[in-house]
This record gives sequence, structure tokens and C-alpha cells, in this order.
Amino acid sequence: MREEDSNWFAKWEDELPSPEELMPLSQTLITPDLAIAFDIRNPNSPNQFHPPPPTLNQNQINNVNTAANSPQPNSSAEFDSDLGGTGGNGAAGSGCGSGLDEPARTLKRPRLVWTPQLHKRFVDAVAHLGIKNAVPKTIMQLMSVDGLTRENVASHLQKYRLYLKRMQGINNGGNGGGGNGNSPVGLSGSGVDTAMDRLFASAPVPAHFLRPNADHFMPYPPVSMQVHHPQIAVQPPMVGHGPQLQQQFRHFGHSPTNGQFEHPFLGRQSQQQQVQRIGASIHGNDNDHHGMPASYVEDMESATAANGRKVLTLFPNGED
DNA sequence: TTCTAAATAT
DNA sequence: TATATTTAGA
Repeated sequence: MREEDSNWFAKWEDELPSPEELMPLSQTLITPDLAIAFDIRNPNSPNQFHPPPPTLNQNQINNVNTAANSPQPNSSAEFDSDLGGTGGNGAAGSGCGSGLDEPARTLKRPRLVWTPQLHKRFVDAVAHLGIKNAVPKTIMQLMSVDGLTRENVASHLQKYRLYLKRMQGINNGGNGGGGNGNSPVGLSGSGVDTAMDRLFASAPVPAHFLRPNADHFMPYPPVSMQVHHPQIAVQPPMVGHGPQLQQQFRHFGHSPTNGQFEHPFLGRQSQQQQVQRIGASIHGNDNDHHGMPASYVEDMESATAANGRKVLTLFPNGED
């Protein structure tokens, strides 16, 4: 009896995992998957990254990274290649530089840092869904970023809505109540400029987000929507006449009234005006790109359509 | 279950 | 203090 007990104990003890096999109490706050996703390097660990996780859209992340790494006049440049490595690690302290090879299951979810790249993805998702349908779960699914939770998105959405609300106030009342309603979304002159504001400003807020009755307009132009290079020819993807054209205007969120249409970034203008403004952006004749972030301009310049024309892809990183 | 606003934690 | 997470009520 007693001998059996001691045998059992010895056996049990023998089967205990070695210290190397034990999951450390302190773990990295950024999961390997997330680290891969956002190209976060841990200075403490020389580990190289593993191949990207299956669900992660690595191409899009890479695109985003490239855009962020090249110097831009845009304010987003200050976020630069720092893709969240700053704040993320501090919380748990105890920097146990665990050289884990297998995905470390974090005991507590790491504090997510919303980088401009991640936020842009968020905005793209919201824009794609339309404000009406943009709820955390759907947004999360559309973003398809490994490790991103519904709670993360819900929290961010909460802040983003507050931001939009504030921007609406600025655009409607606070800003002298301009009549054309095409002011690019930004904080210039508002006096509000927190880090969060800069983050939100780093991705363009589609103009129709700020319309009180935004659901009158269909969501965002689909990914496939492209505008040809203005210098050569601007052909918004509107074809046809009469009801057909109107339908398309509605579909793309454009207002067909008075021959003007609603550009997601530039607001309501005649096509001619938009041609000029976009053209100026491309050729560096304006600095703020009328609300379009530099990454978009860069995409505009780099993208080339099959027919050789340069194109502006409204969803440079989008899927569809 | 999920969303949202508010409270709480870091 | 700013921002992310958690909680609680709908």
C-alpha cells in the first residue's frame, strides 16, 4: 500500500514536464501570429518569424507596411514603421524573453495597439460594410486579422463613433457651416489633436460617414471600383444614362443631383473639380491631398491598369 | 448572442 | 491622462 503510493508518486513525478517544456508564467504579450502580421520584431529574441498564419492576409499587411515605410509628407509618417511595438509589451513587465517556438497562449490578452495600418484596415472594413451594417463581429470578420477579437473591434468602434460624432459637429456647426459640404475630413483648425485623433485622421473618413442620413447612400464603392488617372482621362465607373446611371450613382454612394457626385474622400463636387483636385494630388501640387492619405496617393501613382492607364484604386488593399 | 455605453485598468 | 479592456444592461 505504502509502497504502491510511493511508486505512484515516483511515476507521476517522472512524467512531469521538464522545465523547458513548461509554459512560462510570463509570456510575450504579442502572439507570434500578431507579431508576424505586423512585422513586430522582438529585440530580446533573435527568433526569426515563422511562415504567416493561414488566415492572415499577408499581402495586405505587407502592402501597408511598404506604404508606411516610405517617407511621406502626411502626418501618418510619424507612425512610420513602428507598428505597435511601442506600447504593446510593457503591460506585464517581467520581460521574460521566452524563445517559444510554438504559439504561446497568452494567459491574458495582450493590449492591442491600434496602428495606422490596422486602423486603415478597420476603416476599409467599416466603409465596405456601410455604417449601418458595421458591427464589431462583421468588421472583425472582414478585417480578418489573426488575433484580433470582437472586443478589440467593439472598443475601437466605440471610439471611432465618438470621433465621427465629433467630426460631424465640427463640420456642421463649429466650422462656420460651410455650404459645399465637401471639406475633406481632417482636424485642421479644430484644435483637437490627440494621438487618437491623429490615428483616426491617418485613414480617410469617407465623406458619407459624416452625413446625418448616411444610409441614404449605399456603402462604399467596391474594391473593384477604379478611377482612371485624371491626367489622361477620368472615367468614374459610371456608364449608361438615365435610370441605369442613377442606379450606379446610388450604388457607389454618389449623389446624382446637379451633375455632381459624392467622392468618398472629396465630397460632393463636379467631376471636373475632382479631376483637378486628384490630379493636383498626384502631381504634388497640393500638400494635404485633400484628405487622402499619402498612401492612397502612392497607390494611385503606382497602380497601373491593364490598359496601361494609371488608376486610383479606392481600396488599394481591399479584397473582393 | 451580440451590441453598446459606461466603468475600470494600465 | 490617454487609451484599451471589461462589464453590465438592452
